Amino acid sequence: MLEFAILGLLHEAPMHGYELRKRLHDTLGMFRTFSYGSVYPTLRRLQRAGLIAEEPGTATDHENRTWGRKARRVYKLTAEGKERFGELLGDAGPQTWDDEGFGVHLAFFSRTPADVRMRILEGRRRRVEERREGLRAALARAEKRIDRYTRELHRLGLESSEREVRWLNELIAHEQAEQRGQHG
Amino acid sequence: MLEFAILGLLHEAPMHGYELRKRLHDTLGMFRTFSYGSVYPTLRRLQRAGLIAEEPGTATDHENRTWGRKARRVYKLTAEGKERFGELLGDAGPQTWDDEGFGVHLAFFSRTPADVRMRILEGRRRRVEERREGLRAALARAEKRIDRYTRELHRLGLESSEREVRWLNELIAHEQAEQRGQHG
DNA sequence: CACTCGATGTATCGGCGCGATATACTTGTC
DNA sequence: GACAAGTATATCGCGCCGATACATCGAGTG
Repeated sequence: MLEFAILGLLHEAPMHGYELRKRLHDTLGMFRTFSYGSVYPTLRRLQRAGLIAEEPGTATDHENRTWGRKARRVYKLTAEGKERFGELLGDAGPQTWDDEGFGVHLAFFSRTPADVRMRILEGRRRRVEERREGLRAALARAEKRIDRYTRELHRLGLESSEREVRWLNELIAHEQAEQRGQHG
Repeated sequence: MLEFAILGLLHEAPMHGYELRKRLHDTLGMFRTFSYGSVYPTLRRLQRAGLIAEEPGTATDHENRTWGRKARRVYKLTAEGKERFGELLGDAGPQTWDDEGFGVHLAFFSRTPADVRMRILEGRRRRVEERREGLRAALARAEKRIDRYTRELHRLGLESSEREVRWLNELIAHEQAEQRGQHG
């Protein structure tokens, strides 16, 4: 997932780890936030895999100066990296439906093909509906057997699931309207 | 976190890994679900640490029969394990405020001391309020600069934060009423 | 002018939890 | 009598986290 996010951000502009993490933090912000302990190792991994490459210093003196012994490492996408990002954009598998994955994918939704967007939104809706039904069942079944606090938590979860389903329905309706608009 | 959950379930009754995972799945269910790949290694870890111990077969033939070559391994809490669970119940640190930790703690809230309950609920509220303000700021700041889909996601997150804060306020009020009731 | 504090910046380490996978027996069903 | 689904334990690689270390820069304070 972090791979996808980094590739997506580097697709816009070359960047170094610290800035990458900052952007991650306030774009995806509040939904999924990655730590430095994830970002730097992932950058190394992506570099080893040939998806990104370290850029030599082309910036101004100020931008490019060394920091003590450790230089700023600016990365850019390679051709393979762009290809990989394209593949990931086209993916609508189960990992795009869960809480962590969905938010990240949504952040790059405007670059996602319309049909893939639909499949992701519908998959997510199915997923949240399952959760909702599970919670409904738990609340109905339990009633007294279960701890007051757990029941409260289930109630909150149920309401939030219902809300998200409505929210997804609106998004899906909007997508459909847009598609009709393009075809008509 | 899994440590806490396992200790809590074993506090009620001795159990084997498979059942532990199943209970985890439908008690915490839909909020936090742990995989077998987490449960079994954690059981080993807890056993090595002396917090739980394998029970010799005291059950009926049916309950205690071997399965192929692998016997069912039933675990129970040791004295240290009970002590450890008590410590964890008394903890109201930051890890009890985040999404993963909060749900698990709430599942054992009826065994949590009233003052600790209050600190956890208030900590959680602070946490969610921060998230809420962050999202409000992002929505106000962005307006047009930001992607439509990201903005929608932020909107959903904002609503859900607002709901949870209200939910927490109700729980907190209820706690306070209970405390007044006991002291009056 | 010196001091300190917070932001900028890279990096590693131990450890938790996940998903995939292997193995094998039991029970229910057509 | 075959076949699926449920019960049960276990391991492996790996993604990501939190803590920690180190070093510099800019701004504000005394």
